[in-house]
Amino acid sequence: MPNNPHINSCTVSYDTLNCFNKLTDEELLYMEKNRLEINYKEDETICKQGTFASHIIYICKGLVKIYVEDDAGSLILKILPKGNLIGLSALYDGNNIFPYSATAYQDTKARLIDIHVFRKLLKSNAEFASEIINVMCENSIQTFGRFFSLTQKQSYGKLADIILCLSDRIFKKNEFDLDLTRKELAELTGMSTERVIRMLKKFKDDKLIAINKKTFKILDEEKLQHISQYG
Amino acid sequence: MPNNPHINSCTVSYDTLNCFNKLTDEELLYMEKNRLEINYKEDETICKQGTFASHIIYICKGLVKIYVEDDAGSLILKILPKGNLIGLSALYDGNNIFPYSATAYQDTKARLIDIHVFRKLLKSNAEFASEIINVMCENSIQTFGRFFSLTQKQSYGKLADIILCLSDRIFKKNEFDLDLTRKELAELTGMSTERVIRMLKKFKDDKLIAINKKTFKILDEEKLQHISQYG
DNA sequence: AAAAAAAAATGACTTGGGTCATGATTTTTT
DNA sequence: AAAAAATCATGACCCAAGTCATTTTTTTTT
Repeated sequence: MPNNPHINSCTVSYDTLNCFNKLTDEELLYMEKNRLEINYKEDETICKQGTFASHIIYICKGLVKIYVEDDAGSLILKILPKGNLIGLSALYDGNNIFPYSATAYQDTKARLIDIHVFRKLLKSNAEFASEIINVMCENSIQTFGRFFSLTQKQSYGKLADIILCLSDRIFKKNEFDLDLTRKELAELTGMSTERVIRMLKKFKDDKLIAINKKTFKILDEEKLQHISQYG
Repeated sequence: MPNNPHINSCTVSYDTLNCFNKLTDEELLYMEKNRLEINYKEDETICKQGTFASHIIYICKGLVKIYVEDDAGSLILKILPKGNLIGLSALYDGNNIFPYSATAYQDTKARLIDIHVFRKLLKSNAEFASEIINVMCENSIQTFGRFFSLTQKQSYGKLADIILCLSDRIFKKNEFDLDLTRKELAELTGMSTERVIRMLKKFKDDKLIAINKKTFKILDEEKLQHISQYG
């Protein structure tokens, strides 16, 4: 994985807005004319697994959870900050169905681009399509990382992983206000809430992190990296 | 997930050879001139995680295991029969590195397409790029399914899942010669070999499957489906 | 500011599935 | 066809992580 010494479950950093630079003025105008801008409140559903994907969704602001559900359980595939697209997986011909649900962790602003328009642009502008392929590559590599992390690492490794991910990729600081509950953090690591609480205490006792109310601070990034990799 | 009542870890069915129909004669010729045909023996490495991806690999014949490795362990991302492409994830600009390894489960014949040629075709032919996007969509949905299966289902569900996958998608019959060892089957389900052996016995005792040497036969597909979904 | 509700914490107990040891088969090598 | 090496199979034991019950703290509502 690029720039990363080991496999982790980080989200992507790429801002997909760049893709749209490849469109001609005419195409941009065409797209602009066929898009909506929508605001979602915290916990609101942005798209629902199994429903018809009428739009590709660009996240302008906020933080979104992408997950799949079934009788067997529920799995968070990724969390996406602004600059990402939701629904690319629904693009393929003959499908048009969201393979996952998305809900807003925070108040979120999104642009909805008509999927037919999007597909038309792909079919007419190879440069644009190439950029979307880039994005999809990054997405898939990121999914592999999270897949690996959740299936191969032990609990401490998974937790260290997600904390580093939040710090490095989502909030981009060592100290950040985590407005996720312990329960949400547990969901994100695929573990029970109690387990996460106990581990956070351990990390605190070991001076790897400091927690003050909702404020997380990473004290020993190196050690966390090590735990993420070997623990 | 299309045509599927519940999430599973099946491989894709799409034959990517279709993509190349979108190329002009000239482009096809250009590609043909820049490809190699290589045979791999069982267990041979086709590509290695972390190495430079000089080619996109089309599987003409055989069966391939795609996996990632790290200090923390090893994870099979997917198994690919003929008609699939290896290395699409390495396409994105600035990367060019295989994010996974591939080895042949059986003797395999592959066509290696120069990655620069491939990328050039993507940038010049939007129809072709669109088809590749289709393939990538299917791939990502399939990965989500396997991700879900391995993280959310219990052992019997995972095993039922993989047996159905082999039957429905790989061998396309109810009865097939499985030239995978119990150990490989265990790897594929992310469990210990002993666990798999015990579960197979249970499935046999319960008359869900019959095993004669290497020949597997599915006796009660419906029940297996049920176990895959709820078990 | 009091009451209600939600979230965080902690201890006790359970369990799914891994590990290890050993023996029986099957496959491969010589 | 005998020997060696894998693989398959089974029992005994263990442990990481889940579940459940209860208490404390924080947040939200009235």
